[in-house]
Parts: sequence; structure tokens; C-alpha cells
Amino acid sequence: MVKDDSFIANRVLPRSLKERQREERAELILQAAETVLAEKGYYDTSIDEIAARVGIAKGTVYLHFPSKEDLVVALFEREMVTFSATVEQAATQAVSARERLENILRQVYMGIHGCRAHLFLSLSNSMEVRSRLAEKKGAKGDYMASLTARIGAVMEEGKVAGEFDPDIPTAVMVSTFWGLLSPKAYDHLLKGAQLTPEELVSAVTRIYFCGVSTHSSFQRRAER
Amino acid sequence: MVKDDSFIANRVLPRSLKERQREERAELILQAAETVLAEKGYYDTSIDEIAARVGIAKGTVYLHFPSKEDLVVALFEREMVTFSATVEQAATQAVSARERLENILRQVYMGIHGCRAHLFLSLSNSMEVRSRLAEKKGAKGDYMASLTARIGAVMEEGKVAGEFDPDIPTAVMVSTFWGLLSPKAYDHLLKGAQLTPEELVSAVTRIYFCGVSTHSSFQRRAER
Amino acid sequence: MVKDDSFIANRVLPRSLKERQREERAELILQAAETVLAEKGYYDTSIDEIAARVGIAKGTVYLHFPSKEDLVVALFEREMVTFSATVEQAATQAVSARERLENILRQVYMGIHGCRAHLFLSLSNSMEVRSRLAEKKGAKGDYMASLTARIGAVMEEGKVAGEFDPDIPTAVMVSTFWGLLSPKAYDHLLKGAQLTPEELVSAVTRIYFCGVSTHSSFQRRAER
Amino acid sequence: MVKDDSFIANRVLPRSLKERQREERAELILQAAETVLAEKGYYDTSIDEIAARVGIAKGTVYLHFPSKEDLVVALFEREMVTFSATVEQAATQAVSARERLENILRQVYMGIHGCRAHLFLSLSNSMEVRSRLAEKKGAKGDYMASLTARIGAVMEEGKVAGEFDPDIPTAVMVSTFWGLLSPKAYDHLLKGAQLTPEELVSAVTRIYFCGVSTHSSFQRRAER
DNA sequence: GATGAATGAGAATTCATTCAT
DNA sequence: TATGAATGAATTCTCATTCAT
Repeated sequence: MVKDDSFIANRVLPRSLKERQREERAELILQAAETVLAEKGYYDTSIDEIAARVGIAKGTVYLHFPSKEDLVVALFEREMVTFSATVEQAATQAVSARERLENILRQVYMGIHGCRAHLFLSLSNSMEVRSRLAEKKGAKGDYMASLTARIGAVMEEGKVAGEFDPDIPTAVMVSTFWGLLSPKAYDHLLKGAQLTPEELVSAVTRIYFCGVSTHSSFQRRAER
Repeated sequence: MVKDDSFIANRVLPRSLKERQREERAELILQAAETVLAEKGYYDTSIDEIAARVGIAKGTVYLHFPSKEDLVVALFEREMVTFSATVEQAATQAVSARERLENILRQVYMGIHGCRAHLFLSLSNSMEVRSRLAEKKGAKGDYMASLTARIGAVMEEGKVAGEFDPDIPTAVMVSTFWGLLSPKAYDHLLKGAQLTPEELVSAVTRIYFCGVSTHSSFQRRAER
Repeated sequence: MVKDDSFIANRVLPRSLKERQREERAELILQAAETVLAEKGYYDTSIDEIAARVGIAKGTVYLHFPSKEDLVVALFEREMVTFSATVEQAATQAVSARERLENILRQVYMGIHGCRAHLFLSLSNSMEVRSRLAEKKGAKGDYMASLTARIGAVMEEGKVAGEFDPDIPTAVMVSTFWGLLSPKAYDHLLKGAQLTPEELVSAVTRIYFCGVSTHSSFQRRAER
Repeated sequence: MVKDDSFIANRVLPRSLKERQREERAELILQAAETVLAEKGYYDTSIDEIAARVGIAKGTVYLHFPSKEDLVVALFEREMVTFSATVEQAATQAVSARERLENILRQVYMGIHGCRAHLFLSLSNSMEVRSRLAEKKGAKGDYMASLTARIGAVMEEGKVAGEFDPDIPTAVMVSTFWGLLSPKAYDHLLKGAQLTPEELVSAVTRIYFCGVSTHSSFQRRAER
């Protein structure tokens, strides 16, 4: 019967509607938080300002996130999930280890998630926030660890496949790779306007995989 | 007149003594600030704690630095000067561009100024402090710019000398090089205990100059 | 017309149904409020929690009580009415003034209304609530005054009947009697587990009427 | 030498001067807190208001007491110490147990510490504050316990000496005695203006020791 | 009527900065 | 000059109350 149907609809849909609305609100808050956080950093970002940007009252923020810390943790986790997905996808699609890593770089530098990954990396760099969030949930550490492990695995595969120099410790390869994703380079990209993203990725990968040196296959002493 | 004489004496000789004492005091404060800042970050460091570490009163700090920000700016500049000297020295001593850069890396990772350079780099990375300091004085930016320029010059020289690939934009080379100095890698050094500083520098330079790829002289398409 | 009839029906019969339901609802809220208030005190009791205990929404509470204060005033008045009834009943049933007062004590300490009276007395003792409620309505004061007057009347009757010492000011007798009803003693009752309610009442009445001092061995009927 | 003396004086006295000033400040804050607390209760008393009453800034309060709770605990302890001393003194001076208890009553009702003891008793009655402070330091509980024990001891002595009825449980005697100290009666004292403190103490002791009942005309020395 | 999301005034607490001594 | 007590703006968080659905 129609009535029954609508009843079911009313039962099922509105519930998810409320949910949807709730999540949309939370998303708006997260977005505002993202912006302000990226602009001012953790300590100079006040809940008041986040609320003002969303156009809601202070208290409403607390309806969605129990504390400022939780808000940032949530933000961080959201970025982390996105970033993980990016890495995972990139790491799966390509054949060679190098191509996979290049994909990741490209995604981070150019992809839609570029700015998000950016903030995420900034946050994870921040000494100040790190310790604070560390207390909160082990979640972050877990995510980070698994991400690092994932990239490390790609490195190892590359070594096994003969693509990468097995003499370089994987840990160093991973660390250095993380360094390439740093916000630093990003700012001198469009802002300096001297380079297109493509050129940047191209140059960076060139350096990472082949080094900056010109080589007629030489240089083998490693230096103390 | 006696009074005048003593006045002059007080004016001339003790003046430089006072000056010296004053500077020593300032230096003590900077050192304490350095320690605490490295430990806790900008916002979790209070003037109170810095003063306590020096063993002076809060107010005395303000006799030397007009504000917390100014203190950090001063600290930053001091680190910057030290770092600049390190770079300058390294850049002059060696012959090849590569060796010069390697020297810098080695200094940063191992030298006495390691921890200082470290803090300095942390600060310069910190979103939070960056914006704050940016407002204060252009000094920082100037120093940074000149440092970057100095390293850029080395890069260019390397290119001219045929050491470095002239196709890679110097800006990217510099950015990437900065990335290598990031605190990130440092923490996985002794703390993970898996690597000695020497091994780390060795591996990092290996990557930067020769890339992670094994090469029988190939790979020339650069991607995208 | 049908419409009119149903209208009248809706006007007359369901009205009282609605009323009844409404009052039941209010009663449920009062009961929940009673519990939480007794548990946590005025300030640590939130409307949210009361609503949650009843299983209704926060807003619904406000359909019945215009404010938290009003809710507590209503609660207070309800307790007061109950308490008044207890006093009234006790004061009427017995012959001697002493027996009437003993009845009251016994009711308060043991009767069904024990816990209610308890809360009521707690509330009336609470400095915090007192001032708040004082502003609200004189109602409380009136009730209290009439209660005090009622007990005072019993005292006077006892004096007239030669039961009580006429030299003791009635006001002091009443005050002291109120003191016996204080929550203090109640907590050292079962919680300390050293005394049964009966023993407590017995001892307390013994003290109030005969004093703690030994005297030439008389008065030995006293308590139950 | 005079100079030396003054030097010593400067060395010794100023230190205690600072201390004295500090304590005076703390005392002023405690006094203000006492007033406001007695007036409005714990929750309706804001640090802001206390500070305003003293004529200092909010932050200054925190220079002396790390938190609102600590302030109240300190206040409580101060009252408690005073009260303990009163009890101790009263309990020691007199010969008979009865006289000792009467002394306590008299001190509480009339003495300089009357109002203080008053607040202290109010606070210790307040459900709301009790639990909060209980968490803070066991100090309060200890004080209370020892006070109760002290009074209990007097009761026991009275029983042994044949002054008090040994059939009445000491715990009940103590509880009831506490009840006599309640703020309740105090308010109907001067405010109602119908009774002098002396009369009040007289009547109350009369009741406590001899009961309200008339009995074959005995006991007529009782109260001072 | 019922709901519960949204509000925002208000409270505790911190800390850079000032200034009288 | 050195001190450190005092200040008060700013921040996080709570919760009674309102109101659109």
C-alpha cells in the first residue's frame, strides 16, 4: 500500500536525512577548521573563529566535536584517510615501484586532494600539535605507521625488482620521500609562479630517482 | 671634577662592561629559550619558564626582549646567522659543488650546530610561528632569501661545472635540498637507533645526487 | 453538526484526559528531577539528564515547567505538600503533643515519604537553592511559615497541657526540632549500618524530650 | 653597628614582610570568598565577583589559589582549624562533659568565630560542595572525622562519669549535637531579634541535656 | 504537542605584559 | 636594574533556553 510505503520511506529516509544533515554540518565545520588551521595554526585558531566562518554559534561546534582537540583529530583523520586512499590507489595501479611513487607524488602535488594532503602534512609536522594529538588517540600514530609501512613496502618491492639500489636503507628512502611531500616545495610552486605543477613533479621525481648529478655512471665512494 | 671623572669613567669603561654583561644575559635567555622551545614548541613555552631556567625574574626577560615574539625572532636570527655561517663555510671549503652540499648536510646532521640548526628548521617549518614572525620583521625573510640564494648559487656553479643536470630547475633543487634538512629524518636517526649519523648522511647524499634508482644509464623520459 | 459535537467532545471529555496525561507527564518529570537532584544537587543536575531519565526530549520539559528554577520550585512545593500532610496527619492522630511530634519524626525517618522529606529538607537547607527559590515565589516561604507555625502550635499545646517546659521559647523548640530532621543523622543511619531506623527514632526522641543527661531514673516509656 | 642591624633587619624582616603581605592578600580573598559564598553558595559565586569585592583582578586570585575549588578548600580548612581549636579549647577547659559541650555551643553561637563556624557548617552541609571537595583532599574528611571523634570522646567521658545516659548511642548523641550547631537556628536568632544569643544558648542546652519535657522539677542550674 | 539542534551568555583559567618597589 | 605581583584580554567549554520542524 502506498501509505505503508511512504511510512517505510518516512521511517528509513528521514533517519538518514538527519544523519546526512548532521554530517553535512560536521563537514562544514571541518572545512572551516581546515581553512583557519592552515592559515593560522592550531593555537591561533579559536573555536569562535571557526564557528564564525561557518556562520554558526560557538556551542554548535561542540555539538559535533566534544573539544577543540577532537575537532583537530577528526580533521586529521579525515585528511589521513583521504591521503591513505590516494597512496593506496597510486600504489596499486602502476606496475613498477617507481611509477607508483611517481603517482603518489603527482596526486599530492596536483590532485584534488592536494591542499588537503598539504594541511595534513603540515599538521603532522607541527611539533606543537603532534604531542597533543598523540595523547588523544593512538589512531593517528597507527595511520601514520601503516602509511609509512605501505610506502616502505613499495620501496622494498622496488629493490627486489632491481629498480632501486638495495644498498640504501629503506627507512632513509621513505623519510626522504616524505620530505618531497613537504609543504615547502608547494609554496614555491604556483606562488612563485615560476613552475607548473607538472614541471615540478617532473623535476622532483627526476631528482628522487636519478639524483641531481649528471652521470656517466660513476661516483661510487659513498662519503663518510 | 671628581664627579665628572667618575662620570666619564662610568660612561666609557663600565659601559662596555655593562654592555658585555647585558649581552651575556641576553645570550643566557636565548639559550634557555632555545631549550624550552625545542622541547615544547612556541605556545607551550611561557616566559615564566624561560626566566626560571635562566634563574631570573620574568620582568628581566622584558628588559632584553620587548616581547615573546621578539625573543623568538632574535633566537631565530641567531640560529640563522649560525646556520648561514655553516653554509658559507661549507660552501667555500670544498671544490666541487657536490662536496660543498655534502658538507652542509654533514654539518647539519652531525656538527655541533646540529641541534641548533634543527630547532631553527623546526621553527621555520612551524606554520604557527611563521605567520607570527612574518609580521614582525622582514629580517627573517631576508636571511632566508639570502640563504636560499647562497645555496642556489652553489647549485648553479655545479651546473656550470657540469656536475649537476642543468635541466632541473635550480629552485626545485634548492627546495628539495631544504627538504633533506627537515627534522623528520633526524628523528628516525638515533631514536630508531637503526642508523648512525654517518650512514644517514651517506644514504641521503647518495639519494640526492644519484637518485634511488639503480642505473645502467637509462631513464630519460621524465614522466608526464 | 458532527463537527460541533466532536468539537464539544474534544472540548469537554478529552480535555480532562489531556489534562490527566499532562499531569502524569509533569509527575514523571518531577520524579526524575527528584532522583537526580537528590543524587547530584541542583547545579550538577541538568535538564538534559532529567529529560533523559524520563525518556523525553529536553524541550518537552519546558512545556511543563517554564524554567529549571520553576521545576525545582514545583518539586519543592510538591514535597512540601506531602510533608505538610504528614505533619498534619501526625499532629492530629495522637493525643499528647509528644506523641504527635514523635509521629512526625517517625514518619520522616521511616515512612514512605522518608526519602522525599529528606530531599525536601536537603533542598531547604541548601544555601544555593534557597536564595534562588526565595526570589521566585513567596510560596515556599509561605509553606514553610505555615509548617513552622503548625509545629509551633503543637509545641504550645504541649506547654499548655503541661507536657513541655513553658520556659523554653517555642521558637527554639521548633528550631531544634527541625534540626532533628536534618539529613545529617539520616546518613549515619543505614550507611554506617550501626543503627536501625527504629533505634534511631527511639534515641532521637529520647534526647529531644528527656535530654541526654541521666536524671533520677524516671521517664521510661518514651519510644515505641 | 646600626647599619649592620638595619641590614639584618632588612634581611630578616622584609622577607617576612613579603610573606605577611602575601598572607594578608590571601586573607582578604578568603574573607571576600567567605562573604560571597555565605551569600550565594558555591555555584553562584564567581571568581570574578570575589575579585571585585577585594578590589583586585581575577588573575590575582589565581596567584593565591590555583583554582576555585582550592580556594574553597582553603576557606573550609581555615574555618575547620578555627572550629577545631574552639572545640578543643572548650573541651579542655571545663570539668564536666556537659559544661564542655555547653562551652562549644556558646562559642559557636556567640564567639567571634560564630559566623565563621557558621559558614563552615553550611559548607559541610551542602551536598553540592561536599562531593567536590571530597575529591580534592582527604584533609577535610580527616578534620571532620577527628572533630566528630573528639566530640564523641567527650560524650563517652560523660557516660563514664555518669553524666549522660549510656543507653543512648554515642553516634546519635554526636549527630544530634551537630544538628544544634546548624545555621538554621542562628538565622532566627538576631534576625528574628526575638532572642539574645545567651537566651538561645540557654534554651538549646536546656533542651539537649534535659529534654523539652517537664519532669518532676529538677535540674535547674544548667545554663550559665 | 514533541523534538533536539542551535544559541550565546557566562564561568574558569591562562599568560603575555606592565609597573611600583 | 631587577623583581614578581597584578592585570585583564582571550580562550575553552557548559548548559539553560528557544524555536523551526
